[in-house]
Amino acid sequence: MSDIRLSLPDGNEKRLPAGITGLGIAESIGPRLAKDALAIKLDGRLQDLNLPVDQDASIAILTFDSPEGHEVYWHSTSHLMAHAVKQLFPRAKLAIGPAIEEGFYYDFDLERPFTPEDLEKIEKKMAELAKAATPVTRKNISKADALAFFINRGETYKVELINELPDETISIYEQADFADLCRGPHVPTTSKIKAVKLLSIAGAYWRGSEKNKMLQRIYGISFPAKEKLDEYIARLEEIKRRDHRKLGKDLDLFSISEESGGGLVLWHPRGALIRKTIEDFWRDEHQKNGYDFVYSPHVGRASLWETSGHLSFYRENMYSSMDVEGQEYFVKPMNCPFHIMIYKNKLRSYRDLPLRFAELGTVYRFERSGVLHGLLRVRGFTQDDAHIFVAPEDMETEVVQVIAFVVKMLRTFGFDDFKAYIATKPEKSVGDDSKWEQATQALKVAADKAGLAYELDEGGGAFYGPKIDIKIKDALGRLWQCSTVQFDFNLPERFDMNFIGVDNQAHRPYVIHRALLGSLERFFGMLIEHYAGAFPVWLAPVQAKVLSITDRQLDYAKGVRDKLLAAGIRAEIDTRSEKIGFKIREAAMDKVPYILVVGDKEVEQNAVAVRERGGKDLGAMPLEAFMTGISDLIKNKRTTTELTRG
RNA sequence: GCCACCGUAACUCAGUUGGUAGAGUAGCUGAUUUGUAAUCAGCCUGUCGUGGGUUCGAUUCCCUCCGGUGGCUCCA
Repeated sequence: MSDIRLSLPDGNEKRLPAGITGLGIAESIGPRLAKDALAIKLDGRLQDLNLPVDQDASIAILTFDSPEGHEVYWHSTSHLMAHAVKQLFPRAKLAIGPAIEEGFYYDFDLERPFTPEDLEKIEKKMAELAKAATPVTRKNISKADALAFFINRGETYKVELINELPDETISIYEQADFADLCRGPHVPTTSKIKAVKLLSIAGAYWRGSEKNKMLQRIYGISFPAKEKLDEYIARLEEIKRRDHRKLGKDLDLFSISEESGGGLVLWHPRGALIRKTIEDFWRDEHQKNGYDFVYSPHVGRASLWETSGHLSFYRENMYSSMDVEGQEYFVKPMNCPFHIMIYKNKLRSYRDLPLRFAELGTVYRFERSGVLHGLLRVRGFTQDDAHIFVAPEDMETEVVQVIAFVVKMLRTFGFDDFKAYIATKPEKSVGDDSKWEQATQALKVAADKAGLAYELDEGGGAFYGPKIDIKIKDALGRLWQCSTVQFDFNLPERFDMNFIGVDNQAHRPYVIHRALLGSLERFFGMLIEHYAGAFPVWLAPVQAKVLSITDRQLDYAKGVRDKLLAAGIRAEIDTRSEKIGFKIREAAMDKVPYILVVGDKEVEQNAVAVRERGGKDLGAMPLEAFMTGISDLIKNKRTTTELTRG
């Protein structure tokens, strides 16, 4: 048999006999690689390790250390789980079981609900099946054979899927008596699956449509090494520890009361103080960036929402109407129509543009009870909204400015890692192609100029215009969507908006919707989780807490507190007759950035003993020095608690 | 809304052949005057989410509704 030439990722070339398997190739490179190998990539196409390679190709051996490796591994684990489920619950019907971003799931149709105990049993069975090192093999069969095969097994969901496949040859994967319809690739043997944890059971509609039957979905995760799984589980615990709902309660930031209504946030004094600090900063920055502030009502006449199109396109998210002297009114789900009303209140000239109307506008949207989630998904929220009315020729300059503004704002809150998504024209849309092209291009240019890497979401735009969404990466590497900048070709038409151009003719302005933080509720929730409740000094509701050691320092401690307050530093005092360790414990649990202990020594030296958040004892320093240091951090919105001394 | 699980004191949670409830924390009172993450003692705390059913008797078993959690769909 003749040799084939394989080029490796490192640029080297290897000659091997044609027909060698992917595993064989991996072995020829090294035993370690062969052990870690999950699949092989041939000219960019993934293939099973136990299949032959017949032609010259550029190859790469896929291991767990890549997103594609994760996918193969998790997908194979989902098969293993389905295998185990079929053994334990032969009546369960298979639906689908893909790999997802973190782990995998498989949907089953089974009369009796799965219980947490079932998960343990399934995990055990999976370990058994993995240990048995059953080979996983691919079989290509005709569509007719595949149909017969799955009909015979009573796998009606698979039959439905096969019927919709265009190909005449169908691939199925088998491991022992288990078989699944699958494109592959898969690991060559079940023994590759080492450490598995089944995480949760959830309902999921067949094919995601609520018209279909509700199936049972089991989520899980797996890793080639137990340590990796342990790390993952530790991460889940960390996520739980940072949960903004828990921290919101512990730190007394906000609550949501059953009595006043789900999805409606009650901001407690400390949370409200943080919000106010964010808002003050937000307003200052908007003023500097040429925005005008506006305020608009919470309700508006039906005719307004008819003109805007909300009643035809957004009604399912709006609360039912109220009757005002025979006129129908609606609570606002968005601010834009009001801002447009302000624009239209007088004739605008090209000299007025761009006009930037900004409002912390509270909107209400109907969300189904099942989707509400702490601060992240609510029914009433305040958008840091603005609408920019701009002449077409200035659009690009404007977008560049907006994106730069977004980035600056987010960086101040301590986020440096962003991911941008530009969504382009969907199938159903308004506005001609040239407009879309121009606006999409402007978004790309703006992202480039701001140094933002972006991905294109082809066809993902709203029907009224393209948009860019910016996601923030938090301390745990999770992505959160906050900022959005959207073009709107629809509203200017609907409201017949105009401005008078240099040519003394009426022209249509562009409307750009934009939110930097998204909603104050969601942003706050995200901030809580990002900082695990330990906010930067400028945001912390209490910035310094003065603790007296005995009653002898009472007056001095009060004096310190008053001086701090006078300097604009949010300070509190604890003069209870408790031991210092106790008071420190409480202040530390409140995540106060600085604890100032005052005893006889400090009184004598006009000093404070500073304990930084995290437990670092800085010892005694003159009160003035502390105040200078903390004021500097606050003024510059630093995210560190490290005082610059001197 | 749908599926699963859950709902006991302000908070975290115990409470099995069905006999009207308990711990820690917090709170309050008092003692203690304390040097870097829990001083001690005493006191208080409940329509056992709601409504109904079964039963002599229900926190416990059954049903309804409300709310929460994890998902599905959607999204700031």
